[in-house]
Amino acid sequence: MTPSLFALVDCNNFYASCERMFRPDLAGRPIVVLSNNDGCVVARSAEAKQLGIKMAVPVYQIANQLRQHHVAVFSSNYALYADISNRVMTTLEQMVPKVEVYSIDEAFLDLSRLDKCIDIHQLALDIYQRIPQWIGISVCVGIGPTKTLAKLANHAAKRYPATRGVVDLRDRERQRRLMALIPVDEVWGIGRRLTKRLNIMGINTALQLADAHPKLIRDTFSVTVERTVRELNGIDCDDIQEVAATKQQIISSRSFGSRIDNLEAMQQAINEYTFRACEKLRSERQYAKAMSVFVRTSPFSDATPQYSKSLSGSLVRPSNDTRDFVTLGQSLLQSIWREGHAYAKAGVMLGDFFGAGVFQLGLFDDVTPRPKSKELMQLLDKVNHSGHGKIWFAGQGIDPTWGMKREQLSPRYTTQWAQLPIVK
DNA sequence: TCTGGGGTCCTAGGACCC
DNA sequence: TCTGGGGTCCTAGGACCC
Repeated sequence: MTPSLFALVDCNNFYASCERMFRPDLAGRPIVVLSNNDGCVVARSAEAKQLGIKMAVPVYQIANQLRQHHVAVFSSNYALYADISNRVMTTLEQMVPKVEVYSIDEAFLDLSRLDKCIDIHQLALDIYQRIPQWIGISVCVGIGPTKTLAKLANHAAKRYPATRGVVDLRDRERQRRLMALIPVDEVWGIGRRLTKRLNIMGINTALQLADAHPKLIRDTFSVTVERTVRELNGIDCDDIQEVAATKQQIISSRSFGSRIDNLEAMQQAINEYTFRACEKLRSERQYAKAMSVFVRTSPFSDATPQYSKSLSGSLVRPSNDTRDFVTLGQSLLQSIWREGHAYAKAGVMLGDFFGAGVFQLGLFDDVTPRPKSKELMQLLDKVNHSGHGKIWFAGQGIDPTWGMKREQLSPRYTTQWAQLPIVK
């Protein structure tokens, strides 16, 4: 068996870099990009990081700092980021045969066997130079015998400028020297809670975790953490997934722009989320049988009583007709709705998926499919994607007050003709 | 006043069945 | 009367990722 070899290519400050691509006037100025509802910071340019602005900090807590340092603030513009991401991924796919798009701003490359015929280090340098040249976004490249080590290598490439954007961790001694320097919480798969518990056990660095006994780790934590230990030791537990796995659930949920306290508004919100979830379901060419609905108050307001409830239900047969899920969703909402709370967030989840034509009806199930369901849903999706107006259900409400805040949105430079940047 | 959204995987506990 | 143990399904929750 050929030993495996991976590279991780990760864009630098991706959302902030996308915003700056079209605003050369912002060169050198700190940039932050905000989450939905303009709630908290989800991306920072290098300058913003230097100001000490932390990831995920609520905006209102740093409002003064943003003003004082003249920080450029953007609402997140996913249409723009997705388009730039596609260009980066396409370029990588032209350079390497097997690419796994892991998230909007990073991809794993399968280099196994490739190292027999090409110079891996040169390939990494080519990627490092070509992506900024062609797309306008800078990247770092990490190389290692497992995904976890490639991640770690990438982390080092970002942290230490002397590496000039490429770190190659094929050598075991190099792996150990680096791991000794890296705190355990920087390891992929080790988050805040696990770090706390590992620290109590005296495990503080990546190397100490690598040297821990896998069996002990499994018994104390879980198989997931055990796998991480093995990966740190160069044992590959996670192959490249070139084709995105079929989704197992679809979630549509939002915090409200302002709190909801009446049933009618909540019914509209649930209908809206149901509508979006079904759109996604059809774009995945799937049919769902299960649905759950949840509502909750804000976990951050400790003065008022908290309420959080979810409930699942099931259709008799899988469907992707929005009307079926609107009916089910509303009845689930009825059961969990409690008057007298200031609701901050709600959502719907679809699950238990079937491909077209897979599901067998029970012998005595008496359900006639809706006539023309497919045609109607296709028409709905077509109109709504055409850019010429929208069709929606009356139950979604018109111009709801609880809708999302996006006050700092940049233009859709690359995906709407009317918003193309102008070169003077 | 103001704290994201969309995913995955794993585990524990209760109900129910044989 | 025998009240054990294993399997499955469901729900809820924890933890992680970007």
